[in-house]
Amino acid sequence: MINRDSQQEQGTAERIRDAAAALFRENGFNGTSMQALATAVGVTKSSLYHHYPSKQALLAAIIEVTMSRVTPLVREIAESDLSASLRLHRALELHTVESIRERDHVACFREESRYLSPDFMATHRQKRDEYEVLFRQTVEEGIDNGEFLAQDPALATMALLGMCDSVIRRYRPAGRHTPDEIALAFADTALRGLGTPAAAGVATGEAAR
Amino acid sequence: MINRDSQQEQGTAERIRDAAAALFRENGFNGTSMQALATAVGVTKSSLYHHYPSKQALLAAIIEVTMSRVTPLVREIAESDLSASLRLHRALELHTVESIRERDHVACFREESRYLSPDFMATHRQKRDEYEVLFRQTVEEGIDNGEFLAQDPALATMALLGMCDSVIRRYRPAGRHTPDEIALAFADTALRGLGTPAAAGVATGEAAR
DNA sequence: GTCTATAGGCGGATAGAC
DNA sequence: GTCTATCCGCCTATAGAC
Repeated sequence: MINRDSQQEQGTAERIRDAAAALFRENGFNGTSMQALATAVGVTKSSLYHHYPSKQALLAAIIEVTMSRVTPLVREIAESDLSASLRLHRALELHTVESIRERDHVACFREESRYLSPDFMATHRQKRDEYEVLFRQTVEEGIDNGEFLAQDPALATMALLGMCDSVIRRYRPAGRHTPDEIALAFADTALRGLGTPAAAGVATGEAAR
Repeated sequence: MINRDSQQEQGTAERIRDAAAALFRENGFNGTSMQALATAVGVTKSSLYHHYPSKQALLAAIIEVTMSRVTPLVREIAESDLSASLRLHRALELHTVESIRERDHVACFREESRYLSPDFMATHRQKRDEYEVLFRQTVEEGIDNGEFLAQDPALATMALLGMCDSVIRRYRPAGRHTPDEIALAFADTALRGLGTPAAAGVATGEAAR
């Protein structure tokens, strides 16, 4: 689980994407100029346009790459044979830990995607909905089979994802907790938040380990 | 509690602020030009500079006005004599309902404040911390007196505020729920998320009414 | 695949008349 | 308090040499 061994030999397109993600997160999409990006990468502005046809396409690529990596991982959990509580707990834990570790890219997804032009936006919205429905379905299942309290599943899913997404801005590397600890605490809080009609300590992180 | 009767006779400075808040939320601070704002208000660019010395100062004013209105309301709840559970529940409910009703202004506070220049930012950070500490202290108190499970109060507060803040982007006026319903559901979820060592249904929204 | 040079427009902000 | 006119810099993007 070491962070990408192949970083030593990273293509220019990838280096541009990573630098752009960091700058977009830090200064916003509209607050980042192609000149500033070029300087950060160590090339000229023109070179950027050799790898990406436009600033918009670059943002779309950043979002697409991370979505394509994480969605299958969440899908595998969501479609496994575990209880809804356990699946949701693990999916939220994964979601949160990825949001911290890859927060530059995830910030582009959650905060900067709104600046995509209509054509890029259409594709993005579709993938985003595919991703979020994995969580919502699990919540619905848990409500239907009595693992969670009766409640609006859309509203509950919105609340839980919103909670976990907040780490993008609120997490500080200098803080007292590791990403894994934070993800566990958030997933525990989320599961408790859904409520368990049977008061047994079902599927808290501690019970699951 | 009707929404500002005096809206009929609103000064130009206020009209500029409201239009700017809406545009900043929709297109971002850096995605909104002073020309676009002037057009929206129905004046020329130059007139804007008669009321606000810079675009930065305008953003700072938008944030300041809403903060100054909501903070005392939360403070009153946080410093009341109720149990920590009830105080937190009511404070989160207020926070959430205001985030929905005044989402243009709150979005400027939560999402666009990062574009403030250092001097404006210093003031902003101070007021933001004063606001959030009201929630954190209540969480701490509830943990200390056994109303909530033992946990890191900073982390828990971050999670709950992050959850409630998500309505800024995820709330849709066309949805099935009123702002009050959403705020109640979120506050209930938040309180459950903190956990109650004594399993009694303490301070859920239903119990509190 | 990277560079220099430049197009062409829009950005925030100001001067000064009325 | 609102206007017209304007400054000047930076923006995305392109042309074309090496």
